[in-house]
Amino acid sequence: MALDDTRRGAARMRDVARVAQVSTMTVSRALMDPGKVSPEVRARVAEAVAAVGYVPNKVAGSLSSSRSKVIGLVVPSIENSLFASTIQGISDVLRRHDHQLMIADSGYSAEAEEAAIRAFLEQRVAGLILHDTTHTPDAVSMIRRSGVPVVENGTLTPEPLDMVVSYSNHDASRAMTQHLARLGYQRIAFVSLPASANQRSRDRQRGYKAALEELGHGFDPRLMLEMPPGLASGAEALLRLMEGGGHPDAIFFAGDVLAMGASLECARRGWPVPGKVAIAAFDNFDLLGHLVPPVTTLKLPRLEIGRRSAEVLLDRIQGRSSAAISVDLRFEIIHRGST
Amino acid sequence: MALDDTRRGAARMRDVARVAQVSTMTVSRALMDPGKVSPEVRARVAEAVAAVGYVPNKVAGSLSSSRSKVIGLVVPSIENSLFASTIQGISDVLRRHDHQLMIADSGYSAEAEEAAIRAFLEQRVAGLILHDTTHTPDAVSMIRRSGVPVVENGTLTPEPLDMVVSYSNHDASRAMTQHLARLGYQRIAFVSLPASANQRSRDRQRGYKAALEELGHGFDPRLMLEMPPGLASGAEALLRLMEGGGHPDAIFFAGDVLAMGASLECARRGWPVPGKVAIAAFDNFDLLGHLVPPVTTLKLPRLEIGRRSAEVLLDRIQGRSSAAISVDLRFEIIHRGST
DNA sequence: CCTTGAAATGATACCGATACCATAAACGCG
DNA sequence: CGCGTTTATGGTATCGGTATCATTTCAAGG
Repeated sequence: MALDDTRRGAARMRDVARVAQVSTMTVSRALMDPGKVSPEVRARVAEAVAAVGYVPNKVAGSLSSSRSKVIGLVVPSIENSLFASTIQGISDVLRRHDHQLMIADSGYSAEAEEAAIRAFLEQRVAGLILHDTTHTPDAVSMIRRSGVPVVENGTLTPEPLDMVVSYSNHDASRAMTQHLARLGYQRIAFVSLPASANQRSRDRQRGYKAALEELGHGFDPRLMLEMPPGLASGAEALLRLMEGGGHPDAIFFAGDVLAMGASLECARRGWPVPGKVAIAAFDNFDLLGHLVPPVTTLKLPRLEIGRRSAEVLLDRIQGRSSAAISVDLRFEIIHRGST
Repeated sequence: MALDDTRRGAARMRDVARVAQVSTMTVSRALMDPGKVSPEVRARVAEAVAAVGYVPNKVAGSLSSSRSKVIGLVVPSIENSLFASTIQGISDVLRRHDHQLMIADSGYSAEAEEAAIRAFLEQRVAGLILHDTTHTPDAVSMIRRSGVPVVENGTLTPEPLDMVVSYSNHDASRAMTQHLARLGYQRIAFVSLPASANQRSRDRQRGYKAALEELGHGFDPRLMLEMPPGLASGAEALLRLMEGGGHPDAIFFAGDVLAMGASLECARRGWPVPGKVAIAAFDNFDLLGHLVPPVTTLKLPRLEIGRRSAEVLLDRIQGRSSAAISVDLRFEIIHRGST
């Protein structure tokens, strides 16, 4: 196909160059680094761009420069609103820095995560953000070989791939357990998501046990439960604990919307909270503050995790840092009527 | 840089070709269309791929083939869990078809949407999914010129850019209003998000008014309110309506978590629902079914919108369809104790 | 006035794949 | 057995930009 004004399809830089009567290099400079081009030419190029409706082809640009402005993110679930704040934080920072975000969800499976990582590396992303901290060996070696910078988010893992931005699930869980003890509760039950395939849940369980030990409370297995996520699940956990032999006076629900389900179940049954049993939650959903009574919970830096992850990643990509840093963000306890 | 085994960085197809002792074309075929390559060669290539740790470069592939497997999605807000189900639906279908998802959020601004669309077109996405249905003129002309297929999601708009997959906000709103009337409520109030910049809210308001008219109920401006999103906002709307002169016996909250906020406020004040006032909601958050009393609401096909959007887009991209179709998905009313 | 160097611009190779066409070998069949 | 056809493979141009180096121009300095 020869140089031809009537060519169908998107205008190329060549077309802009012809209209502006300069070379493509000059067009490229005018767009990428306007300071390197004289004001008159810059204006001619701008005019030509508008005239032909030029939309730069970043695919060609990335190939040529072997640079990319795309970041890949893998979360366990897109639908789970817990991750939404983090994604929003990432998105905000990336937009400000003119980068794009690709998202995949792993459905909590390391194999699906590996597939997503592979797809991202095939797209030659400039960086990766992974919520999970456990990966398949193949995923790890692919990432290592690619040399792409990575941020992990899920928990402060002792053996990170590269960079970590998170809070300590262990410390948060321990802090809440201690808080409940300080309030005078003696038999503190603990409900989490299944720990088998999930480092976050394991860390939270460890934090709970660490607190009990420091407090001199013995560990009673009747007071510890693992439940699948969901509101109904929280209600069921409540009933099982109250009807089991453990006689808890407080229950710490360390995951998902379990605490909400339990609180609503108490409301349905007319059980006074904390009169019959105190309830504490892990994640700071707005709703928890509006329930009757409002629920004591942890305030976790979800949005901040997203922001900082994007920031440290961009710092690395843009050569402003090279360290395999680990950022430990803070959590707070929000004390409310339920405890 | 000459052909050199010790070259740093990712292996290229050329390296695989050398190790497998075939041409790059054969490697390309072995990976893209294995049937076209003899079994022995296919095996040699597979071995070579593993040996050099080859990760195909889709950037180069896209440039060369002028095809891309990336879909761009623009939502008003990533954090808002309403959109999360739709995103999940899109993601599920794309993953099954080996496509990638790029996400941007517009923060409810048409200008930011335009910027996101431009960025996606620069990345030469294969298709676009836009939640909003109102766009800047520049955005529209860019999309038109690019020839990229588009799906709009927000509402069944009468003048779509291309394809639409949604439900009728107007009909859903009318149906719920009629439902409340059928239950015997006489003074049905309506609360929505601000309609000024939002076609969805406008459609819902129109549906409410249409129902009133069909029912022969007069329209009382004291019974209609616009509120910003949020739980607190729902509570405030409730109080304003109950203390205003309109004396509603039912309130239909047509947006976000307003109904939840109102329901929780009733619980806090000990107001019986529906004894003092009935409450109906628009979106089917699970929580609504767990409140006391559980809240009547619409069941909207959020996940299905995502799935179908991705499907019709892929159909078009892969040449299985060419029509500018409009898919009208169904909603249902979930009748519960609050009305 | 000539030298030196910075600033502005262009020519050309190249990024890493795929498209297209050519070629060689294997195959089918009257 | 000969010839057309299919199957397997390779050579080379090309996708649309950017990197690199060369060239030109012009101002400043000795």
